[in-house]
Amino acid sequence: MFSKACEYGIKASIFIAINSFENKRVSPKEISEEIDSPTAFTAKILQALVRHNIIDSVKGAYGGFEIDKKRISSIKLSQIVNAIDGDKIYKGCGLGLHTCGEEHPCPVHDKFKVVRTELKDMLENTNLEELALDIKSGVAFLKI
Amino acid sequence: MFSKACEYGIKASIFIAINSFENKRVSPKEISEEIDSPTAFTAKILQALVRHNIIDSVKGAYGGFEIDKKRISSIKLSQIVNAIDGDKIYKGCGLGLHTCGEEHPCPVHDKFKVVRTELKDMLENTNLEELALDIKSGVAFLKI
DNA sequence: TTTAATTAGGACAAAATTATCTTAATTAAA
DNA sequence: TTTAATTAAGATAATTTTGTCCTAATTAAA
Ligand code: SF4
Ligand code: SF4
Repeated sequence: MFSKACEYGIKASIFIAINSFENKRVSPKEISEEIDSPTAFTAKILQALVRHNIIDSVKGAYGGFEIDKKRISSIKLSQIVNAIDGDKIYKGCGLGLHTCGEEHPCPVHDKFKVVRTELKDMLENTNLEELALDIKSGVAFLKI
Repeated sequence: MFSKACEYGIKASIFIAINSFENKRVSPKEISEEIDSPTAFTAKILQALVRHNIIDSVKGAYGGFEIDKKRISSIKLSQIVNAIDGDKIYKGCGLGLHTCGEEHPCPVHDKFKVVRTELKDMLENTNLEELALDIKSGVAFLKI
């Protein structure tokens, strides 16, 4: 469904959000330990998220990754997915015809677009805050 | 969403079904031309579909790939997907935790399972016959 | 039975994704 | 200003996926 990079990106963002609520910055090492991902690879993904203005980085002593508290509730899952996997999950799908769409559909188009639309809506209507709260409350987990 | 191999497998199965309705066997070359896929790679996928008893192969002169006409309407999209991509699309999903499920969900589980279930139901309720008919009637396309 | 046609299978190659390592650039604190 | 801490970036490697090629096995027809 999503690439590994995207999975790590989502989990990392959630962990950063949790810590940002407590005014703490976190390092790639802490993040990768918490979300059970390879550290250096995770660091690359964090760079991409910074470039896409989803998270912020502060270099130097006492630096790390953070998200402005006020923005956490406005960051949608779709932004993270889009930053890392691009828009193929919304556009190219099903049988991956080069030219697809209503006028030139592949055989599964009608059935597929229902699912795709639901996925899109879900990603666009889920924000980082609610995901972070589920972790804090112990309702959901980031690893194992 | 699906692997390339799976996309090719679905399209190939549809093309074989169309021809089987007319009692024609088709070769990997014809198939790959019709679905715009690499021939040798497609041949590998056809082998896998044969091993999974989704399509049949006949060697020698006038041989090729076919599907028993009577079975076409009973072959579900889910069988093809499962034969090539396995069950990860139903089981592992979302954030890909090693141990997932209701008792140990990842943060997106509740939202994700709705989409996943819908995808599963769609795949299990779509059969090769209806897809083949859409191609024959010119409503849908296999390439470009 | 021989032959030609055809799928099956294995070895190999290319490309994409995932992962690691080293060094550079930056920055806050001392 | 110097230093230590930290992210950024680039080079490289491992793995997986995708794709190619050659030969073997099978089989129907001649
Ligand atoms: S025709 Fe529809 S289902 Fe098929 S690849 Fe295009 S957008 Fe996806
Ligand atoms: S917890 Fe649910 S959504 Fe998350 S990986 Fe497991 S099955 Fe998928």
